[in-house]
Amino acid sequence: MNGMKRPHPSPLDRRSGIPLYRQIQQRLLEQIQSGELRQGEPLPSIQRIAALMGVSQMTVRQAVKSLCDLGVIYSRQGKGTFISGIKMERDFRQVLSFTEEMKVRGATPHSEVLSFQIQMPNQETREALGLGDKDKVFCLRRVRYADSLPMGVETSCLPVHLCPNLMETYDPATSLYEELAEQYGIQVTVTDEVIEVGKASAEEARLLQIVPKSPIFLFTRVSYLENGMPAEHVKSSYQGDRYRVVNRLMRAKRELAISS
Amino acid sequence: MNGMKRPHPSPLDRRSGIPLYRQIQQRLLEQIQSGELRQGEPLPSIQRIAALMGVSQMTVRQAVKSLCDLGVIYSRQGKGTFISGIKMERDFRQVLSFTEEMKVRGATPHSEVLSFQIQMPNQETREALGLGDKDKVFCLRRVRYADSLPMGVETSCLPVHLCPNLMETYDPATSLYEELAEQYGIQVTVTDEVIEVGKASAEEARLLQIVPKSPIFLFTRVSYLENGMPAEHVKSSYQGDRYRVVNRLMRAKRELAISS
DNA sequence: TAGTGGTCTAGACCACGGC
DNA sequence: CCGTGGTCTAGACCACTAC
Repeated sequence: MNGMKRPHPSPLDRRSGIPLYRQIQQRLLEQIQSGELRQGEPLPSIQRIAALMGVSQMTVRQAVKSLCDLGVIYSRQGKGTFISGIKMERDFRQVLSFTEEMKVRGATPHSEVLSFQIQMPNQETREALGLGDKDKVFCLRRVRYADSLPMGVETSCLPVHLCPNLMETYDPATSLYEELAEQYGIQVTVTDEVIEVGKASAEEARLLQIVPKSPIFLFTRVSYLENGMPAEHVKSSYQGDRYRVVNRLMRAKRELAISS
Repeated sequence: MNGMKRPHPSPLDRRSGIPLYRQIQQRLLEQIQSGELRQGEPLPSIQRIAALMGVSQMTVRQAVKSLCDLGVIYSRQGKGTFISGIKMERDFRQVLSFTEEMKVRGATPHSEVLSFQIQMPNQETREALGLGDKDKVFCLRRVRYADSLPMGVETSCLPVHLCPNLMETYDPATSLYEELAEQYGIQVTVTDEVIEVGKASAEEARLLQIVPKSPIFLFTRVSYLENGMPAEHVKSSYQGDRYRVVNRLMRAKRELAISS
């Protein structure tokens, strides 16, 4: 099935319910990742793909555009579309819960719950979540472990009105994001994050089993739902010896004037 | 000009050379950012916008899609398209040079050049840049200042074959990225970055005017051109007191199966 | 049933690159 | 000149939501 250029690939499935452009997208991606198409080489032209697949050019463009956005190919007007050779890694950071992040890294996560209660938010949390004077929050403080090694201390606050029965239904040793998705249909889509460095306090050192004043990461995160509502405010300390942050930064396609 | 809903907006300019979908995109964005449309409110339907603007639905969809990708609006099949309320900030991290980053933050950057020479790369750099045994690199070591305060020490290596005349044409106290863009037409589009924490060495402490063993950021970056060619390997140390990292993470639209 | 967004078509014209 | 990608049209049908 692999390796040979097929002048007549198996036809697309028009009854599968999967949009044609997704099927095309998927095929192109497989050809790229399998090495059938190599870095710098051109894709067949859009016209050619359209004829080959038996779809209109617009449909092919939709597929090609999405792969351009991912960075795996790039188009040059008048020349063609080329394989970028930029790899799609799995481990660049997305909006991920600790649980998801550790699984992606191949480690086994677990948590030790230090406290879990409903309380009044402090001012920083109230402002971050846009709460009123009387709004309360769930506050969950945990030590996070990867393969039984303590990685960080994390304090997470959520508005009570977002998930009113959390105290009854949620086992705080498990993944919070899974609970939110399954019980409340809540999906975090954006997280704003500030990373700073600091020294471990006596308490942090004890919980993380490191020497006091060791360098640590300090994270401050605010997560938002699709409609822009703030859903979670997190402050956490991760130890510097065992934790690292891996980012992929893309040059913004400055298509839009951003008026201050 | 502002605040009133106009049933008949000024027509699009079909002769400007600016694509219609960009003009629509820009208008919608202005209406959102000006507060004319508020968080949670629906946009006019795509049919309505198309009729209003005198363009086809596909053109409107192209504009709407791009704003969805940015996260400022979101669409729900059968219901409509809504304002997310998620702000487009200017200061989330992109692929930015130190110079660009500081200007965005409103600070004045400058650099003290510690060394600038052609040399053999160490093994880490050779591997990061995919170089052969005989390939040499430009190596530029600088202290970076913001408003005359030392922020970090940065060592940047570039393959000689990428920009062969750099030693002659480039003033190493200025922006490297600007030089690459202007003299060689080179554009960095992707940067992979690893962030770790550490303690300032004696030399770092001296250069950064901080006490030794202060917590610092350690960055390792590899930047790529659009065609996937590695262009730069950077190791840098930024002091923890004055530097912070601000990220916006988006939940990946897992439209694509990632094999392996 | 009516309105919405999502997909798709079969063309068209343009701008650009290379020959 | 031709082939390329980029934009655009005027429809079509579908799936979904709300009433």
